Amino acid sequence: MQRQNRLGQNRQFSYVYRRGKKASCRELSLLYVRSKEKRVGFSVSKKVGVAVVRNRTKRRLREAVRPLLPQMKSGLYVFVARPAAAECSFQELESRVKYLLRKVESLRAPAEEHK
RNA sequence: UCGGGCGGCCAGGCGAUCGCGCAGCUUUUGCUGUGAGGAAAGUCCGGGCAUCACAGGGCAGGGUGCCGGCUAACGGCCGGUGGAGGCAACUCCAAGGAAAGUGCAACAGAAAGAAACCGCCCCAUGCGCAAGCAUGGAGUAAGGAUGGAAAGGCGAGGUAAGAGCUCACCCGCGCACUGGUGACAGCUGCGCGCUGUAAACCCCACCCGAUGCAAGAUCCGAACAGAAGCGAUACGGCUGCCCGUCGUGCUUCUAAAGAGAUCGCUACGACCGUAUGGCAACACGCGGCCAAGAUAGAUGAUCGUCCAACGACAGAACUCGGCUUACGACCGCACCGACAGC
RNA sequence: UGGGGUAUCGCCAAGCGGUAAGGCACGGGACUUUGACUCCCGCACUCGUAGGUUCGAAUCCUGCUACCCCAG
Repeated sequence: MQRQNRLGQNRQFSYVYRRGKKASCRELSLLYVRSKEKRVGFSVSKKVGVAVVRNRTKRRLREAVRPLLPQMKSGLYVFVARPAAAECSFQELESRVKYLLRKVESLRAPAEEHK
């Protein structure tokens, strides 16, 4: 994922936490704010597990979001992992991510997207 | 063969597609190289480095604690001494001082540093034919009961009964002697017989300035205004207190208070081989080989294949030496024990 | 990254070397026509865990584990 598509700075995260629309399932939460830019951030707290588990969860989330990036509407996204996410396989996470993106209605139909 | 003891090594490999951090080259798009650990962990010690303070001293405070060596240093390592465990190989040990002083030792028990409850023995008086009993006095630590611990152990002599009271042997402590750098060991001589606890206070010896890379340095931008008070005191630093010393004008109110960038940032210390010294830790010489450096934080996804196995424990954040803890598999030993065979 | 604290019954907790207080809750009984109140009785063999010191450890020492808090 390119740096321009990442969410940096704590203040950007706080902004999304304050203004964002929220969608949740058992493993993940998603916060979304409309914006000109398209940036994605990930938050995995210590409740999820030790450093190895947190890093793995974050990597899997990044990898799950990356192919969907062109189809997503521009805006600021924050994915928050909940403790159940540590047990998930990559495929499960991928389907959860898609589900949440549809829930906030930010995922365009793949047909609309033209490279 | 089984069970143990000690030591060592590895940390999934290869290929394909997509993707990430850093560096270089290109230039606007890619290419090449490279990219977590033995514990990166816990943060329990000790160095480096940085800032502040250096005129130090005293009292507090903290740490270490058998001896010798190694090390930049250590609470680490090596080799010994003593003790404990084990049939053994071997392993483990905060292992100075209880005769400087204070405290504590519940319950039990007569008594917990000095002791007479029962008992034993003697004397006197009374009763009784006697055996003996009662009362009083004196002696006694051999026996009883309690306890974690009861005043060195055991045997003999001795005695009214007893007692290191005396003697032999053993144990322990101190001094002298011998060996050893030393802890200590040895045996002889002399003297003595002292409860335990210092991971209770404490004493003795040695060591310790504070804070930590979010340390700290540089740059850009913004701001840099006003009022009052104090005046040789005030404030701040030197871990706490006292002395002392150093620095600065200081303090309060109102107003304004910000987001960054760069450096620090990783290659000069590990590792491998080898010569020399040393039992060893280690020292020293020569040769070789190593290049993560992010700043919401880089290693993943899918497939194939080897494989018993998705692989165990687990993710760098200034850095190094240790310690501790977590954990998968493998190998070696002219190391030990048991059983069987030759 | 650095620093500090806590862990004792189901819950809140006292205890600081000598047999683990107390309250709530819970169980049984009494009182009452019944319930509540009240009264009586009961309720901690590993004091988070593993070792050590001591005659004796929840307490002292050491190593772990979990949780909470503070600074930036």
